[in-house]
Amino acid sequence: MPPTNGSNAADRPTQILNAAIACFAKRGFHQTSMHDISAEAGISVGLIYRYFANKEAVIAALADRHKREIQALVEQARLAPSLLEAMEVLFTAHCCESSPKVISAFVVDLYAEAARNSDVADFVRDMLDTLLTGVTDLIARSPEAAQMQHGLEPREVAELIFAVARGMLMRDILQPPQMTAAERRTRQLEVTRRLWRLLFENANEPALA
Amino acid sequence: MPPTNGSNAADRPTQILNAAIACFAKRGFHQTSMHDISAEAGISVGLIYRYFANKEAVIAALADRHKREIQALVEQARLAPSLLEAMEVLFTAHCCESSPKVISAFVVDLYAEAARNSDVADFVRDMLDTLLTGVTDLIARSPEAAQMQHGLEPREVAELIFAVARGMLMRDILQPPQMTAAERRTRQLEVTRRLWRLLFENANEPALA
Amino acid sequence: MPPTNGSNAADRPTQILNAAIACFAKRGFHQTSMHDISAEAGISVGLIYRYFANKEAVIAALADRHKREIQALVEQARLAPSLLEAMEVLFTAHCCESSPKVISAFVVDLYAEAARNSDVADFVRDMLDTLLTGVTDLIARSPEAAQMQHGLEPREVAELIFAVARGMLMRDILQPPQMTAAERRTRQLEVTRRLWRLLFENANEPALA
Amino acid sequence: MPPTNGSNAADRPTQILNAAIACFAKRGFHQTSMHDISAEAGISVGLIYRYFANKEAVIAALADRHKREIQALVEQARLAPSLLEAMEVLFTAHCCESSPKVISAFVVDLYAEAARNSDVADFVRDMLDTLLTGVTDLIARSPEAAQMQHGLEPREVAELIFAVARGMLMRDILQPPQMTAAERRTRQLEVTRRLWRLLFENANEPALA
DNA sequence: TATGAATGAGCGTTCATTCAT
DNA sequence: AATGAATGAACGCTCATTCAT
Repeated sequence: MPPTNGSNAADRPTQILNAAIACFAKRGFHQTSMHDISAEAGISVGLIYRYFANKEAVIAALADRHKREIQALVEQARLAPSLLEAMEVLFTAHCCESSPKVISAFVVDLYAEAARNSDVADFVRDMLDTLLTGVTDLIARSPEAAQMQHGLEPREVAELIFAVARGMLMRDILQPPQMTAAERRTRQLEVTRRLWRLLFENANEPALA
Repeated sequence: MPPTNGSNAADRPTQILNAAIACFAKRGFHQTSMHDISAEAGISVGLIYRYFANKEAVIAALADRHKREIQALVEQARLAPSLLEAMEVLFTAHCCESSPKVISAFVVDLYAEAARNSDVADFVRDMLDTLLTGVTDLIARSPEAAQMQHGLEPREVAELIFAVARGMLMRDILQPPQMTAAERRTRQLEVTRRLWRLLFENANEPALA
Repeated sequence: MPPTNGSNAADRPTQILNAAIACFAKRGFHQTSMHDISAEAGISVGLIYRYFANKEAVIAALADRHKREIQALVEQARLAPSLLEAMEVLFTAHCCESSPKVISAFVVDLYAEAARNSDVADFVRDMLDTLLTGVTDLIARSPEAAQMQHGLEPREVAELIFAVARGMLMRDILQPPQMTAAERRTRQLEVTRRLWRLLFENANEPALA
Repeated sequence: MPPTNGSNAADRPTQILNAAIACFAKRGFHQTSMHDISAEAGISVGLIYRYFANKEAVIAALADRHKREIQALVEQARLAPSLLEAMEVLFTAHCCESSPKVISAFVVDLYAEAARNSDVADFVRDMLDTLLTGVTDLIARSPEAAQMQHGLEPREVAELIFAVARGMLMRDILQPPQMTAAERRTRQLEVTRRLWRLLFENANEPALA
């Protein structure tokens, strides 16, 4: 009686998407064959086509799911008790072991794909806009924002935060594979706090000194 | 008197690499066929194999060249009259129209490749280390560093700068293709100055006010 | 009281064959998938296999039905008040709009299939023999035959008539699709009468002149 | 030193087309795989694609070649010393053993294809028009035409001749495979002469009687 | 040095057929 | 009687790589 098993035959599309993201993370979109996905999922190739029109549709579905996860992440961040904690939620989501989560390699592949395929570019741009808007709002409404002395608009701060996030996500890729998700998470938290201090605190510290 | 003409038949490897990076930027590593490269270079497929063992070797050679260009960029940045100008050199190198320079899509592809191929990962890590060390040194020796009040070590500042740089490089990919290199460069300069103010100036400005 | 309603669920085989011939006429045997047939019939794929062993069996059953229709056509022609009218019945049967009748594309496909499958060839040969014998008999017993001056045996005349019939059936395929069944029928009648004059009248006409 | 060997590597396109028509005649367009063709030609699959864009292009090239053979046949018929001999040339061309000639099964497949693909239909219609025009002209200029008493226009006679030709070509398919080309040719000549008598002589014979 | 014909494994995709329900 | 999920061999086609010239 496997209830929440992500690979359960009862939800083939999810099972296929989980297998697909595992393969894409390991080998990238274009080096992953439909056979790779079917083998990872433990099903036949033909079965994938019962649920997805073609390989592109698998990628699109995965991108859609990623977008929904991202939106959920923003909602979750909104509930955080402080802006710092909200940022920590957003910044460490991709430091995870398991498949149905945001994975660095997948996102970098998505950007690489966006460089040649304008449909993908539109999609990623839209996804990024959702994130930016969410975080801009988060900042604008936070008490810390009032104390910012660097003169940047909330949107500009959000852009800077996401530039760092993307940059760290790429950095993540270079970590030796034996590094655990926990270690990567720790590293990421350090960066977040460093950025935090820069954006929201350093104008105050002289006052305290 | 070596012929430095990039497209000269006398320097086949360079001619091939120029063709390759043009193709890779347009279509990515794995969607670019050896025929694509030979056609772009105006030579036959077989000739590529006289100079490069296989497709991977072409990518590796291109990565090597990229590394040398990056090193040259650091040297160039070192000669800049101020740290801000040095950063502007480093941050706008990828906003260029033509082939033998840093190209966003190529770099993102390189990171994507690093995610699956540990040789590539080692290479990119090494390249990044070169850059980081160069810039750390640049910061440590700059007069501005003495005035920094945010408590970050020069290496940490360098890491932050490159995180933003990588993040902006990914952002660059999403810009509509009709945006010119000049426009993208302007955008990039804005970010650099914003980051600059954050890292080196904002603690001072209240003092001046 | 057997339900003769062609599309009634109570007569699955007929329903399936009707769907099949519609598909075959539209796309040909080998471009028609079992799914196409099941969709056209509004049933599931599996159900076809309850009534027919495989796709070939569907074709064979359709060929059988076609043979029975052809035999009925010969019987009908036999009842015609004159030989000319009998010929007109035989020659215009394939100029029809709807499914369960003689369809040009299906017959040409059947001959094409006969070229590679000797079972099909035997079947078609047998079907043709039935037709030829029937028409030979028709001619031999007609009053017009006595006046023929071209010296051909009734069987030879029948062969010639069917050669023209097959030839016109192929011609029919080339007609633009917007041509209606009625128009094609008119065209076919012209040919029939022309052939008629040639076979049975032209020796007489000078005498009448 | 194979000089005129139709399968010589020196003329790959011809070699491929010869292999293709052999396969198409044996199995039909849609049951013939590219592998079948490459095996028949004794080359690899990939090589076919050096000379033909895809399977359709192979069929199109074959159709084109067929059209040119047909045109040559009409020219050849024009040179025949009498109209009867011209008709014999036209009617017996498809009774041949070897590949690069008109083959009944191929033509019937072409018509079957024309039924679903309007490009093919246009092509076949054009080919038929060439033939009809050529033969109409042949008839109009022949001395026998003057004596025709059946009242048919040369174009109508030509249409009738080709209807019979197509009909006999379909008949040809049903002949047992052990029947030699020579036997089929003999059969075909009989039909031609029978038709000849009908069209051009029977008005005269009473006069001779 | 340079060509491009040739190979064949592997890709994305389809579909006849089976079978648990 | 009826469904449609599931299989997997086979299709059309591509491309990295080799090699005779």
